[in-house]
Amino acid sequence: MAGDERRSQILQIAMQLFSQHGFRGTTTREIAAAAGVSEAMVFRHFATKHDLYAALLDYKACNSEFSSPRERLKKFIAADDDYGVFYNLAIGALTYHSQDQQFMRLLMFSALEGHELAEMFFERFIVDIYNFLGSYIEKRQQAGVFRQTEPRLFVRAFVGMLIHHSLNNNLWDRDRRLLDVTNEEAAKQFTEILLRGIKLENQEAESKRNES
Amino acid sequence: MAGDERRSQILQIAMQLFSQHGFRGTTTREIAAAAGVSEAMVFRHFATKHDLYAALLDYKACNSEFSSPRERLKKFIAADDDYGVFYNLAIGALTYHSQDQQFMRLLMFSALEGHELAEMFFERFIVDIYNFLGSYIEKRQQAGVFRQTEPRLFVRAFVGMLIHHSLNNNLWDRDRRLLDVTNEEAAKQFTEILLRGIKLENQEAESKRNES
DNA sequence: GTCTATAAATAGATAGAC
DNA sequence: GTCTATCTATTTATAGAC
Repeated sequence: MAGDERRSQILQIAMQLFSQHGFRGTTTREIAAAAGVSEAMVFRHFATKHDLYAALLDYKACNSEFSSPRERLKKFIAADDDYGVFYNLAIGALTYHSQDQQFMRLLMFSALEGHELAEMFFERFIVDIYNFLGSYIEKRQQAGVFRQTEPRLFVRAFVGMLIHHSLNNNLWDRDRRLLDVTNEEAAKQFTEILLRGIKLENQEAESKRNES
Repeated sequence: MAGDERRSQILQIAMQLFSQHGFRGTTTREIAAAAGVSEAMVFRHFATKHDLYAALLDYKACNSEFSSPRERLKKFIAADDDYGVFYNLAIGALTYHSQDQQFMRLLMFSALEGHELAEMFFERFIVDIYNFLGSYIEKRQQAGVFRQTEPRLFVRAFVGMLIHHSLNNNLWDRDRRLLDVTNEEAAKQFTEILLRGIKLENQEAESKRNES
């Protein structure tokens, strides 16, 4: 097998094992065995176990289909389409989590074990989501549509529903004993809850309009 | 030091290290060193490393101040005090998570590493919460106060806000860069969002009453 | 590019003296 | 109850032949 080919094969295998057992819980021996090569081959491509892990995190961080939802939501934001913004954020996240369950485990392990992926991911995606979703909410508050409360608390609430739902589906409740719904249904209901939860009620909105 | 005393001292130290680095990431040597004794002492009290971990999980599961909120919420449930039910669930959970951050890490590691604590905890607490909160919601739906949707989706949404908020505060965003609010404020706002989100609006409730 | 063999360090666990 | 010393298996990593 050619060098690059083997390298990426080892990377794939390592990805699977690391995501399953964490860094400390995975041995280079297991990786080599699973890849069908000797340990020497693994160390030929990656000088140390840590280098292999770093390469893997880097790969995931770059090639991950989990891109910032900023672009995808642009048109809904421009149109002040509240449902569009939150529903599409939700369905995008839930779908991605379902498709790449490895990534979530990798990220959780990484966060617990204190590796850099967690921080990198946090910087690149989470901070961004809080920023742009937070400012959308702020805009809608100024338009008198959403209630006046720390916008980031609304973001926290919504992201919480999404992450926790995926964490349940992919980690604790894989057989869906607690709750068994499609991602579409979950996204729809979570969006519904959030929007009803943060919108001014009709009377409130009216009296607010009368004030000004 | 007396036998029992030493035993529980080792247990405490082990708790801290396991919660920080997981099972695989903690060595018996480190535990012994941190406890100020030889490894032989550790193995005198706990036959194997796994036994030590099991003892620790058992201890946490039994002596944990994280009790089922069922009792605590009884009176609010009986009084149909929606705000009381959800706010007190929230503040109880958030407070506990803040006080015992070890436990959350231990639980996350345990879930990822596939140890039994995760499952035990799941069985004893989570299933219970879904059951009793789910049936309260169902009761309130029948009373025409909450919207008709899978009650457990509402539970998922609310528990999601709580867990995710604590996970942020204790794991990813310890310096509160994304969001810095007190537990009381968070509990209040999450409750507000959920209740506004799942209650029938006034008009809806009225037309519903007219139907019957 | 790939392997076998092996080095060097570290892991979990035990023996036996005090 | 505690320690030192030690055993055995495993782990990361390397050397060198093909």
